[in-house]
Amino acid sequence: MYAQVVISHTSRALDKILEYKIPEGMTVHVGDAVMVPFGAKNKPTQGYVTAVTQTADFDERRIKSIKALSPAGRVFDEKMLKVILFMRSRYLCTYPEAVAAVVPAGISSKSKEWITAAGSGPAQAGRKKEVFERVLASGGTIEYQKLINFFPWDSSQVIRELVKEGVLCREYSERAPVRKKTEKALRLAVSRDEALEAAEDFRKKAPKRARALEIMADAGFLACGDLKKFADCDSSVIKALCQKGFCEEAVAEIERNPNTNYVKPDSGGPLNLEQREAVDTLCPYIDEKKYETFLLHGVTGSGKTEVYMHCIKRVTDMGRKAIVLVPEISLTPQTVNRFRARFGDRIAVLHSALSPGEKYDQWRKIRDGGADIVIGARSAVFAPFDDIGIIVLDEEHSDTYKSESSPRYVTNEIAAFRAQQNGALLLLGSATPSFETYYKACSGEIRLLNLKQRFNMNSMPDIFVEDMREELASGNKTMFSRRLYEEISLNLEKGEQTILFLNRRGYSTFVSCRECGYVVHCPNCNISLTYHRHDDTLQCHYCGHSVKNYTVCPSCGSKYIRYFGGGTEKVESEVKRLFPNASTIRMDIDTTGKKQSHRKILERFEKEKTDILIGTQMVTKGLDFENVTLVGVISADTMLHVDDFRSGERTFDILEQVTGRAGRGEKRGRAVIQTYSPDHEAIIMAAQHNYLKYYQDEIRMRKILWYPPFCDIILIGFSGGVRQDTDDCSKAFRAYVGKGDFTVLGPLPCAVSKIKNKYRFQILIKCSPDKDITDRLVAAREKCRANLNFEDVTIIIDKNPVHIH
DNA sequence: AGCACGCCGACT
DNA sequence: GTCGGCGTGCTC
Repeated sequence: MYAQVVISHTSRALDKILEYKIPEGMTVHVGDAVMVPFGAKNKPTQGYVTAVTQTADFDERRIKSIKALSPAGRVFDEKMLKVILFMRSRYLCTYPEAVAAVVPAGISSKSKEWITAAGSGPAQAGRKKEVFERVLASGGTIEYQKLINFFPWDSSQVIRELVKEGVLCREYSERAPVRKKTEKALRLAVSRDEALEAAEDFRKKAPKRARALEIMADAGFLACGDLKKFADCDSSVIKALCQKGFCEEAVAEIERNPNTNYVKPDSGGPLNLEQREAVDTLCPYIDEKKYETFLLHGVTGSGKTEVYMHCIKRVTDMGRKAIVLVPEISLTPQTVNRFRARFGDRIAVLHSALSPGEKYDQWRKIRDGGADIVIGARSAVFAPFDDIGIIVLDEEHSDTYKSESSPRYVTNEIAAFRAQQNGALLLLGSATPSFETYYKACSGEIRLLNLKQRFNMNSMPDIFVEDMREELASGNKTMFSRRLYEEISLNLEKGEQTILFLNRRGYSTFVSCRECGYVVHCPNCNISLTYHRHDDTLQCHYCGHSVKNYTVCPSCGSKYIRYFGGGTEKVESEVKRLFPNASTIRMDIDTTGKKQSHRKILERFEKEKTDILIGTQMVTKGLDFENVTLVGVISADTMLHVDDFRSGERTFDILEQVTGRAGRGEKRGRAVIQTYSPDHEAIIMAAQHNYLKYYQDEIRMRKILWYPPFCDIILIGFSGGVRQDTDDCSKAFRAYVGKGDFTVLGPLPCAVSKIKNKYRFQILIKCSPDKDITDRLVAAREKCRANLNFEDVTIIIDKNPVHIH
């Protein structure tokens, strides 16, 4: 018997399925993780079985055998294998890349190679002797890579010969991948009553022991760490309890559960009429296990989540599984706790802030039947369930659902694929659906459900659009319009809270010299640096490059270095200047860098009733604070004038989201939108909360200009260290693609033409959705790769890119 | 990617 | 002759 195996390998060149012999007595299934020898040195490598066959195509004499089953066990089933193959063909990635997307990170064991001295060593001086001496010098055993790196010349050949001569030995040691985690625990060794009695005896002389024993009597089994916390004691108390025979030490296998805090169960309130209707429409599809896609279009606060939860309940009652996908940013404890309150511990949570160990634990919990519901960001769409009843894609339009590294999958498509496989309901929810999705709903390809009322019956906030050109004309040089200034003052008086939104972090957008006009650029990227005041540095937001701020112009030596434009830091300092008594808190990547700090900021904002929260994109999603009655958008234009056909749609979406933060409680909310383009459709329509009208206008334009959903867009990106080669490669690719039923734009330099010292060019292809030009693209890519001049150039093919610049 | 093989120039 | 540098092609 033979197995077809995909190797866990990071090379684009190895896009192959390899065949291995299955040794006598070993049984393997599709999806099993196996250890196989690979390459000339038979390096132990993790692979994944994609098929088991009677015969092999590969040369019988050269075929190798599987070494062992990997402890990871079975990591995917036949259905998931189809997902893997679908991804490879649709997103043009390699087999290993496609497999890596569905298996948890850190599951593959990495092996290290070690070199050990065995014989007496070479007699005469020379390179062989040098290498041998080096091995002896490190105690007779050294890591292969360290040995190689020690010499400035290539020592691999010499090492090989020494191994052949038997002077050196090479072997691999497998470093275990992330494993189960255990911790010390205590088990009560006597009966509950005995323990309580003993606790009474301790009470006077040793109150800590008494308290600890009491807790143990109740718990029976508890992790030492927890006991220390609850009883406020240290390990001496634990030791004493064990010595006196009340407790004994034990080992607990702990799930690295990132959410261990207690939440009060909540069975949910009654549904309103609209929600009821939505649930009633959806249930028959769930009951009949029929694949169908619905778009749940509901304004912010209309209670979409409640509809999700009712459907999920229905699914889990049938014994089937549910996947809930949310944008990373809204995967806050608030959201997760709402689900935990309803569904208890049968929930697994997957998101990027988890450590590999935590991810692995959650993944295992899902695979081994410990969870019915998965809630997570993009990659949770690969949750290893085998009987899915529903997949919910909340905030369906969010661009975080597009993977930005290979495989560049669109979560929506994977969700549809899996829903179809499982006979599951695919439920897309959004207040501002992407126009592509809404178009499908209008054309009947998917079904549409509306939630028009805000759940607590309060209305969307009043919106004021302020023309910043007028402000400037009437002498207002601050970044706040008179209206916004007054509204903030009013809120401060009333003790109500305000959120200020700006889509840019840092202090300034660029730094320039008034004398000579010099603008400070990043040395690695073709982009100007942003001034960050808190540490007085200039930073590049693309590569992270950071320099100490200049006091004189590096070009002409003038002192007149000035900052232009504003980011969140600037807004904060302006607020402090204009409203010296207001308390402020800032939320952007710079202040939320550490794990949990995102949550802490929001907790502080709520508990301490901070007057003003200043933030980027991350304040737009899911925040639900009763006392926030005012939202100010400092500049709505930053997203509007990006050269991307979706910029209007995105502006509308963000304005709708952020203004929706105001007036979630009893009090009516207000929102002030500041702009230099008050006549732009997206802004006018957002001010009226008129999604439908804006959609209709925009979709007409899309049709005329031939943009999605009327065509498919494929972006081909080129990046390389040599500008000329990269440019040539893009032109060659263009020539190879040739002519056909499609439009080719470019190649052109990208908007940011250099990032991290790589020059960037791109080609944009528009083609009919019913025409598939994948083969042409793959052929063109292969031809470019075959050309040695383009060795250094990376080519990325991205179908349905979210950003086209 | 990482490694082996093999071809070719420089030096013993 | 022989050492070592680099181009080429394969991994089952």
